[in-house]
Amino acid sequence: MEVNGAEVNGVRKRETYHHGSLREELVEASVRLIETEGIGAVSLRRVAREAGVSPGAPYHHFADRAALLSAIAARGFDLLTEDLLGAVGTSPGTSRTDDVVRVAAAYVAFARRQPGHFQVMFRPELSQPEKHPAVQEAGDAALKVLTDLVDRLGVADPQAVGITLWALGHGLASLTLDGLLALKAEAWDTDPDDLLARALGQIGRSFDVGDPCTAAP
Amino acid sequence: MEVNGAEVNGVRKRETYHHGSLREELVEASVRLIETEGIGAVSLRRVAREAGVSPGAPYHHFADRAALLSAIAARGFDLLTEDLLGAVGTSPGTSRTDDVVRVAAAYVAFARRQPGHFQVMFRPELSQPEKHPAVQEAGDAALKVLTDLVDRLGVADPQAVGITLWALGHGLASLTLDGLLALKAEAWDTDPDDLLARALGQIGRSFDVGDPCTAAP
DNA sequence: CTCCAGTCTGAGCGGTGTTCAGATTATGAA
DNA sequence: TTCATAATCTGAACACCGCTCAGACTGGAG
Repeated sequence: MEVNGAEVNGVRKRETYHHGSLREELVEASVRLIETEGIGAVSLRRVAREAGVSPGAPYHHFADRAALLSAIAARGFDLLTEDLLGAVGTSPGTSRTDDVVRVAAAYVAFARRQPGHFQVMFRPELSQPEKHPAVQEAGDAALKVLTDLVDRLGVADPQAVGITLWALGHGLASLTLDGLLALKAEAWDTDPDDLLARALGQIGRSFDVGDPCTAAP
Repeated sequence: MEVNGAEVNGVRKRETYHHGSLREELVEASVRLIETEGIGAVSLRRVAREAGVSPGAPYHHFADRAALLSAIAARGFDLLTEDLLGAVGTSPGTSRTDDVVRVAAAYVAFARRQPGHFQVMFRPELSQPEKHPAVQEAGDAALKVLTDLVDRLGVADPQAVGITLWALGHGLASLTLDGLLALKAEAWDTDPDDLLARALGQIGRSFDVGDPCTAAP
């Protein structure tokens, strides 16, 4: 960023009255705050301070706090969709079930790489999707990558398998981000990344079912 | 409830100076508030008002807001453990994989029956488990039901399967509670409960793997 | 009965979301 | 170019929040 303004005595100062790109900077400052101090630290006043702007300024770009968080959530779903699309479709020689594992792994990897976005994406009480339909649309697009993949899998009940895959990726990502997986790995005296990899491998084997005994080796 | 005091003009009045069972009533009022107005409505002041007590009173029972939410989370894990234990072990004639489906179903059912508790249980930034180890212990006890079940399943990698089962139950519960499952069911023009049941059935079939071709019919 | 520890009150501090009148600046039409 | 209008930003204001604390109250041990 640094479009306009400089750090002076811990407070940002601007030369111009108008900020120039306040909307983007508010989003970036929020994501940064979530990652470093947790979502509780994200207040519009704090974010405004971070951007070197008065407490009322953000309200010209976001109707309220929920609108800011909604924007972050929607952007997060867009990024997730990109990642999921990148995971499927590549490596054309591999099987569909490998795609499933790659997609699940991409889901978890996204949560770890963009924790700031992820922590807001599945908090309806924060982002209020009923007031901000863009979040729902972006979320649907991400889910569509999963359902499309499952459709091509040729299973008996694509809807059920799609939901299952989603739940699996989401649950794994949540447990990872909440530190519960790392906690369990410590209790079991094993490496968290290894445990995660083994769980993902388990998913692949699980999704071979349907007609498991006729599957090619 | 109604141990002491009565609703007068929208505000609770007490006859005695001491409340009698303030701690319990604060917890119950909080859970009620989460279920009706969302977790954002739970402030110590509001909960105190709800119990007909001054703003400072709760601090004699809970060190801070996180301590109150921790108590709710810990209680929630206890209830979840009970439910999971009830799901496994019953119906002695059925198979282990049936147990898996029943446990996963119990997990989701718990989230739907106790949404107030569930919404707090997996929010480390709210309940601050590092400051309140009781939450972690209660959570470990719940997870142990899953890992014990998986151990008796005789799979190759019990840890990975245990994590997978946890993630699946948790993901399914989260998506259900966030309304995303219902949303998807509407888009697919199907019944949410039916979709959930089908996904749970999918889980059962998935967990038959390990050596699926040698499994007894 | 006395005393004390635990409970509750109510004021107070700094921070928060949100609103609003007014100051400042960008934009585009004449 | 000029100039009106729209967009942006300021800073004060209100109500609410978490949390602290001195003091009022009371149940129960001795």
